[in-house]
Amino acid sequence: MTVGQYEQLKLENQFCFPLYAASRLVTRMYQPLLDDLDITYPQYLILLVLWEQEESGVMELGEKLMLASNTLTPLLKRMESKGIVSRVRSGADERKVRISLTDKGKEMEKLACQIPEALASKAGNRFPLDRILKMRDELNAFLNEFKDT
Amino acid sequence: MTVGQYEQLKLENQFCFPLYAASRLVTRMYQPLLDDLDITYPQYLILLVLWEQEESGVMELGEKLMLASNTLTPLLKRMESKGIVSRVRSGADERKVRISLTDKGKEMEKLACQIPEALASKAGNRFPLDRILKMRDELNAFLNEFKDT
DNA sequence: CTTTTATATATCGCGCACGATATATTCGTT
DNA sequence: AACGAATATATCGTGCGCGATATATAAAAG
Repeated sequence: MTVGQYEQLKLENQFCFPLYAASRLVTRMYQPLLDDLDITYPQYLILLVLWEQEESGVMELGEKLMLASNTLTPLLKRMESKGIVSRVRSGADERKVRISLTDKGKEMEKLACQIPEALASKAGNRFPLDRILKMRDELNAFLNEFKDT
Repeated sequence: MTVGQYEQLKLENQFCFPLYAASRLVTRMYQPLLDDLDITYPQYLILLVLWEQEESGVMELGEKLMLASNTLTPLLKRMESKGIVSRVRSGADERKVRISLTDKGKEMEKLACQIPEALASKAGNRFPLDRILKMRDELNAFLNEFKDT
């Protein structure tokens, strides 16, 4: 059974919409937990990277999070003004800015490590975790295929 | 094999990040096609609803797109100023605003009905369509489970 | 050594998202 | 009829995302 051209324009037949809505929904699920840390969701993503590797350039962050300097620079400046990260021009190459965690930023990992569990238990009661993990893997595969486009 | 608390904070182990990144990526894939219609991606979503049902209140749009009036009102005003939709206070209930398509808005469906195919062919060469559809269904199931939270 | 070219970050403007709140209208109760 | 609660939309402020562009430094070419 084929689907007509106009049928394909129905909201429920789109891939884009559930992706968009689910992304916003999940961000909202994180919000109360991130409020305790006084950070936003994109700021949390930055921290996830820096907790793994302690220091990074702006572009390197951008590659991992698929964000460009026009988003990252203001974001990182807000985090700097909160005392979470430091931004220092590299001595070796004055074009680069080294982003690293302050002590406060490092400390926050201890609080944050409860977040994944809190969410998993909140969500896992209503939607099986294995299906979440399967979606995650499929989305990562999708990203890998199209990230350079 | 269990995953430690800090392991769970790795970017690649998150569900939230690929969702967030894929949503932005797909929006970017739509962009050049939507540019031809001179609309943004959220504006396209509004049109998807109105092409299905011709008229709607703001709240009804909000339920379908999971957006509130603080996002929709400015969005709809921008679409009104472009001549795509009309916004009229309901006579029966002066609180309500009836959103409907202008002739221009209706015409745009004919151009838009090529968009799903264009994307499917662009994406389908690199990522099997059945896996996209499976993700779509899973995301919709996820949304249904959590949309009221 | 100078001129081009590339690289890294920053700036600007606009359109979302969304929490908090305001305004206007209708409904329900007394 | 009067008034408090509920409903529908709008307003405001902040923080993203991102296209376009600017600035500054470094590398490459001549």
